[in-house]
Amino acid sequence: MRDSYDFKQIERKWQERWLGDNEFAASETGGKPKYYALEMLPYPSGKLHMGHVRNYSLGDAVARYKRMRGFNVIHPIGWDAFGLPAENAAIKHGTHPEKWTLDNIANMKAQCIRLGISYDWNRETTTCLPEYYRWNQWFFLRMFERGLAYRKKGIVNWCNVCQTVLANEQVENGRCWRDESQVENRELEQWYFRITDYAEQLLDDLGQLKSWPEKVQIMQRNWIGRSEGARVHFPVEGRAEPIEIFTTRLDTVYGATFLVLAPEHSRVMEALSSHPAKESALEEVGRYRAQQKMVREGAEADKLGLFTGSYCFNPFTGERIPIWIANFVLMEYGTGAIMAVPAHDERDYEFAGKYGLEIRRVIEPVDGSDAALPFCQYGRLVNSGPYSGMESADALQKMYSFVKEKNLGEASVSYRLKDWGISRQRYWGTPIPIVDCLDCGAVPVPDDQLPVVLPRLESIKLGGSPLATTPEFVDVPCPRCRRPARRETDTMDTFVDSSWYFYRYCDPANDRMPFDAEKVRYWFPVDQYIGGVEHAILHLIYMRFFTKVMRDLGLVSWDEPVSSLFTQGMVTKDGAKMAKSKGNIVDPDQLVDLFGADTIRLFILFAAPPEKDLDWNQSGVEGCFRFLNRIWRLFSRYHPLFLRPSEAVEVRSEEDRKLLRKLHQTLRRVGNDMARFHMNTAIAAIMEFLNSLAEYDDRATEKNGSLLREVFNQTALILSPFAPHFCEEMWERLGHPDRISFQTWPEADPAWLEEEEIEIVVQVNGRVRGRFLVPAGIDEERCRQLALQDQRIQSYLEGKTVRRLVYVPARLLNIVAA
RNA sequence: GCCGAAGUGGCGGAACUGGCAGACGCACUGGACUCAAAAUCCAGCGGGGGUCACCCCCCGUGGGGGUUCGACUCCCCCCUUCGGCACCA
Repeated sequence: MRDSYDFKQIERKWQERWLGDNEFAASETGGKPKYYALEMLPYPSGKLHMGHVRNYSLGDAVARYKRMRGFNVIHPIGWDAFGLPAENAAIKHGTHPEKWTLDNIANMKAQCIRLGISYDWNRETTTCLPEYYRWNQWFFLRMFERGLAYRKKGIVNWCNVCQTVLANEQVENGRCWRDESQVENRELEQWYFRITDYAEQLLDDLGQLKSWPEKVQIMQRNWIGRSEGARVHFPVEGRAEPIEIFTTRLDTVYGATFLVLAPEHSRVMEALSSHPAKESALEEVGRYRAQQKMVREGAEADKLGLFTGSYCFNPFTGERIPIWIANFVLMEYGTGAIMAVPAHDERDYEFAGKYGLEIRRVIEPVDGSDAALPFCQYGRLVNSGPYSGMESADALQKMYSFVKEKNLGEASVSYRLKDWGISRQRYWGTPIPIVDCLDCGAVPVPDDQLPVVLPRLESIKLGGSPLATTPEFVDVPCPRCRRPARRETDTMDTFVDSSWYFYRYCDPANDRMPFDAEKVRYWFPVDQYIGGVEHAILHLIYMRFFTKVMRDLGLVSWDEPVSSLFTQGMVTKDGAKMAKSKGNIVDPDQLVDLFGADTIRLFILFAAPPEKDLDWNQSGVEGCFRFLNRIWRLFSRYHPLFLRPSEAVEVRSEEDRKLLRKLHQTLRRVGNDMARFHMNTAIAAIMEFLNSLAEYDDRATEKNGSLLREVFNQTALILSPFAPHFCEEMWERLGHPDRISFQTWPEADPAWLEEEEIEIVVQVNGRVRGRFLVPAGIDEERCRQLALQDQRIQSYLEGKTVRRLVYVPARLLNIVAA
């Protein structure tokens, strides 16, 4: 690595200039079109990891490229600064979460600067500061006023490691998304955001997200889980109130031979009242309830149930059917009660088989074939009274009408999506701005008393909500009646913070409102959002929800905040996710020390297409380092030649011509690749160009200073989004007084794109049999003559007659012969 | 089980709408420079074969079929890997 360019000195120099002159500060002025480049804000865990470096290198390449394309670019960054790790670190090491967090931020900010990312640091936002989180509280109050924030008691996901509740989106396969420990269920009173009110819009507006990855849209669609069906009343024997069930297969109702309640259903007690062994039955139901969600909701879980002793009536057949309780019916979905049609539902079939319940076929395949039970597809109805003979789709419509007419229920839609539980029983988060008063109930803290500031605790203990044991925080007068009351001691899920931070970037210092509507109107929507796909159904759905609420509050005028989303792949080492526990962490600081930021950025963009996983490979990094050094060496060697005042590019030799043509071809390729987000091939094209330059260096007898100057000007320009320090330095040494960061992206000159001679491939029956160098403007006729006269081609045609000729201009001629 | 993505040299990966498969980089091999090494530069580098110097032929993009003058690319079936969801009525 001897004789390398002095990246340390160069990178420091340009970082100081960019920062000192605040060169990337954005403002709403100027006639240029705006461009909002955004990367997911990091959690300040202490150090940047390679995933961050990849995220920001990508985002910065986009920001710098767009700036050069004439856009007024905003490229902000901030810190997702509330959260458990800070609190856990505080418990472990006795520091305060705030100190821990702010120290980490300082460190990571320095790392970002060392990477040369072109952020507008004036807009830096830190979510754990009262200036930010007061607006979380403000949004909460607005939602509370509209019934979109509410408190209810229910079964929640409890993580024992985190010592707090988790939202559904934060539980993956029954495990905590953070620490992968088993999640338990507990019954707790919690605050929720009524995201289900927006289920339909969240689904419909996916249609507006044309530049979002298909994959993310599908994940969100599945998560929302819309199903069309009907709610139908089943009259209960000896009771006035019917039980309401939800079904998507009303066409199978004639085969409903029993009804099943979820163990948590409100009618369980009533139904069991006629049970001969009521006590033991209740115990059994209690066991179902106590089953951990993970176990109970797993598809392989045993289906357990019991007959209540009560009966209801199938509203279509009038038949008396038994009411059961079973663990496989979930209270949270639909109405918590189902009609069981064992012949046409796998779960009901299994259950009926186990408990000896009647299985009655009411659907046949349309082709009349004899399908085995359970038959779960649509088909033709049989044994279904007046509906027999109809096909499912038809029968469904008629049955919906019947149900509606007879006041037995109605067509209805159910969603898998549940309300967003935002309460967290921890300290390091936004206090929920509610005071509980014995007389007034849950009273919102008035706007003019915001923020409810998180008290500074001297020591934090694990277990129990830390704020609950802090009397000076808890004991407050009721804002309404002034009598002694208790402050809410839960804090908000940190996903609340990240649901709107990118609005705050547009107006980070506003102390009257979360942001100024005009400023946001100028910058929004986010043009390009870049981050990991792991937030597909977490942050990326919450954020969409928040925007819709903000729209309904009259704060913004659009449905969706982000027009284009890009999800980058992971950075792995030897194929495995980098993790401290695996000891395979690659440290960005060390790499920057060794090779400089430009090399690291270049490699991380070059080594794999951005959407795919990238396996870290040190020799690859060295390759990129070599690439920059090769440019530098040639540049330094040629420097005396092009120091002369700017002069028109002269083309003096065939070598000159070749090089200039390659240059323009490269400009075109890099431009196209950037537009397609293919940074890896853009960089490959520049490397290829360097090879042409080396060839020129080798072959050209006379080196043309005016041409080489042009070559380095353009190379610096197109390489600058990837290796900005390096290119600023070259640009300055090329004699330009201004920054390369704000130059115009070069366009290829069409006159130089065309080759004078092209190679035409000649195939015989689809196999390549010859190549000919021909003048670029050649026509089919000339080409045909040339090919058919060729001895080799003739040898392949011997004894055959030419049947057909396929000619692709400037590419190939295929002779079909037999 | 359902949904989705992807399978190309020793490795990471190219090939925009069907038209020269393997760009670019890594690793490796040989050569130049050097007392030597490193660095650098030049050249080679899918497999097999041929009166393998020049040159030429055959096979080859997970497997099998198909469409087409022509398929990594389009269609059907299968295999493998990864990701998401998973008793949601």
